[in-house]
Amino acid sequence: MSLLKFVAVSESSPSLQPIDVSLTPQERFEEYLQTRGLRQTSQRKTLVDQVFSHHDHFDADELIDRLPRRGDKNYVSSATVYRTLREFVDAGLLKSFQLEGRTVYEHDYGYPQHDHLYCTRCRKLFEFQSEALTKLRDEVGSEHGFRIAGHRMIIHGVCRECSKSRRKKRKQDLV
Amino acid sequence: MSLLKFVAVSESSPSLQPIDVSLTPQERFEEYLQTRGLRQTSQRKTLVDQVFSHHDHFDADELIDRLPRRGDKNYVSSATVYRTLREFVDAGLLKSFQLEGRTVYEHDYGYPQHDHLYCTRCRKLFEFQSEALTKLRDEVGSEHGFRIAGHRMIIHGVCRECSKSRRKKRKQDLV
DNA sequence: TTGTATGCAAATAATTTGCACCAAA
DNA sequence: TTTGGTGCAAATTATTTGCATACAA
Repeated sequence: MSLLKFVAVSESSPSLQPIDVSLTPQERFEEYLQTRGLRQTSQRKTLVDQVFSHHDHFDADELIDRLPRRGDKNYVSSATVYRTLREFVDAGLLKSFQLEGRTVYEHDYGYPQHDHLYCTRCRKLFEFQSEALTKLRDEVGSEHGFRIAGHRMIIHGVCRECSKSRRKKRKQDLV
Repeated sequence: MSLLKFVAVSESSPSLQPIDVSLTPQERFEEYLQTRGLRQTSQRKTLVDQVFSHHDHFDADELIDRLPRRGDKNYVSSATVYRTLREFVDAGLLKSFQLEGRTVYEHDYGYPQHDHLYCTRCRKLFEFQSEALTKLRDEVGSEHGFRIAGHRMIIHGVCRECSKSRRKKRKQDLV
């Protein structure tokens, strides 16, 4: 079994380096299903393929928008989308978290641990890695006698691009 | 105007030290209402009093449970509870964040900036302060050209108490 | 065959909103 | 008086669930 790199293509800002993994997400999910006596269905295939076709953050609604419509080939009902997203999380393929009320999903399998910067203007999520943060988290945890399972850190603010366009807009407003 | 300490009583674990503030939350809210031409009503009074009667984390439902029932004196409809909680956040009295789907509120006015440890077993939130975390956040932000507005960090794990009782339970299970 | 998976529609759950009536200022 | 506030019930939104049917193993 060859070690292959699962390439997560990111159309927007360059994200973090993918991790070498021995299975594609598709293969990993098949493995997950088999070990639990669950079935491989066309719907699950459609969803794995769509979700791992590119690297970004999304919610259930956005995913449904990208899938074939009712009546079209490979249509998947939204009930199944919700059910399958939960399976992806259970299988360790995806992580989910809450942001402004909505449930956001992102790749976990084949992707390094990281945290987020959230631009409240354009609502984009940016990723960053910080060993210092993890270390700090571990220290805080042991100070409080916590057995740590993980953490979630989101920095809120306005991104570089939005700061620029805001400045531009202001100048224009004066004209 | 005397400088007074708004004492946030915590029944459970000792929390952080309250900050000296010149107005009580009640007074602060009155000020907020007046500067916007909004009115002081019995419902708003009931809610400020209840919310700041002790220091803890709560959601809308828990707050409603602690208030008088329909038909009783000082009853407040849940629509008004939701509307007022949003005002408290706008007024800077409360902060809110999402945790496992629910919207959690906590004191902000008269209370220092802090982050949370969340025990996934007993579902309690513990608070901690870390200057290093804020510093790290600022560094990450400026590296990415972010104008930072704030952050939210939650460490997930199992607290000391729950780790103990888990051990106990296991021993008992063997009897 | 046999039990899991799916689609559909109904059920939930947490909020929000429209509107007639109430009440601060 | 005048305009914002409240309660109630209906509307929303996101998600889950019951159930009859379809299909993978």
